[in-house]
Amino acid sequence: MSAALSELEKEVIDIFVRIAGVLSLPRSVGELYGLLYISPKPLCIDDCMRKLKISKGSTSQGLKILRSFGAVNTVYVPGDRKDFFEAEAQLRKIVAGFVNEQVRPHLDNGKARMAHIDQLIAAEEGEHREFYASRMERLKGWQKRAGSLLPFALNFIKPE
Amino acid sequence: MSAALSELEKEVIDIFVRIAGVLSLPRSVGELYGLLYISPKPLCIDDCMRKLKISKGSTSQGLKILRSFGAVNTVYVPGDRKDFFEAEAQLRKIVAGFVNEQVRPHLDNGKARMAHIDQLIAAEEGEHREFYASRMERLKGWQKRAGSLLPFALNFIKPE
DNA sequence: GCCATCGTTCATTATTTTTTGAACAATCTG
DNA sequence: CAGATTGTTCAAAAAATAATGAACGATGGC
Repeated sequence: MSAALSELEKEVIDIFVRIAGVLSLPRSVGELYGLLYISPKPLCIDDCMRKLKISKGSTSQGLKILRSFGAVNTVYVPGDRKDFFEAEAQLRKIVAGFVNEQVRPHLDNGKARMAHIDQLIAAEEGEHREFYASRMERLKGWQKRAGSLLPFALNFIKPE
Repeated sequence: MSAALSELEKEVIDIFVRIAGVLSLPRSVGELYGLLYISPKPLCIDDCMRKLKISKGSTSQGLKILRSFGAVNTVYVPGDRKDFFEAEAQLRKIVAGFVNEQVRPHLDNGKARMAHIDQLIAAEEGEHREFYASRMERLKGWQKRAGSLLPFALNFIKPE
């Protein structure tokens, strides 16, 4: 039950560790999700710790992060005091949660920042003002496209 | 000429530093691109060093990374031995370069890994084989969608 | 060919990020 | 309520990542 990781588990976990890297999430978060993703039944914190050989702190913290964007759900197991966890398998939910929690704040911040830059350029006196303005226009174009790509991508990932 | 950064420069650089963070690139790489992006004329390594107050090593290394996916181009300046650099402003080129250099390798690796997992599951004897297989199917579905989203996104960013 | 200038490399140093584990708070059990 | 059991928090340690700068090689001018 609390044996070492099987070859299969190791490989699956490895995939999610890489994905975590891309998303700038700690390695342990990827490990936890991978373990739960391939687990036929919900696991408790202690199971995770033992199988992944990571500390209780990392486990608790990692599961907290995963819950924060809905990648992991808690499961009630009758007759057990412990919390049990299982991986959310609906990609759409996870992506939506991740975007809302970790991406949107940045995008919003970016917009405010752009507005400030516009002001700076308006106040600019030097010979390069036109150039600056054109660069900013271009930057706004980028932002706009990225922004409109996002909802599209979300829609692309159809409700499973 | 080698004065401190203007408010405008600082703000623009800040934007690209954030973007660098999202892409898991070093801060200095974001700084360099931002500086060049808002610079009306090409800059040499020494200009970059002085304005950003970063070391020669970081500057050289950072520009190398930026060139590797076409975010920065070298410019020939007659009568000067130094190399000069300017930001590539065509988003399409940069994204394409970045995807080819930094993203594709991972995707390819992922595919190989999946194939290996399929083998492991085929060899599986235990009662959970069906479950494992269904999880892998789901994972492949994700991979496929992500894969088909990519070319679409590239196309979405039209040739400026 | 020799000296000066320029860019790169890479071992070391600094910084940032992640993990650890012990202390704590909360909750159940009898 | 006392004693366990469970999960969380957070200061300290460890690990990973990035920056530095001196040494080096390459190139051009004289």
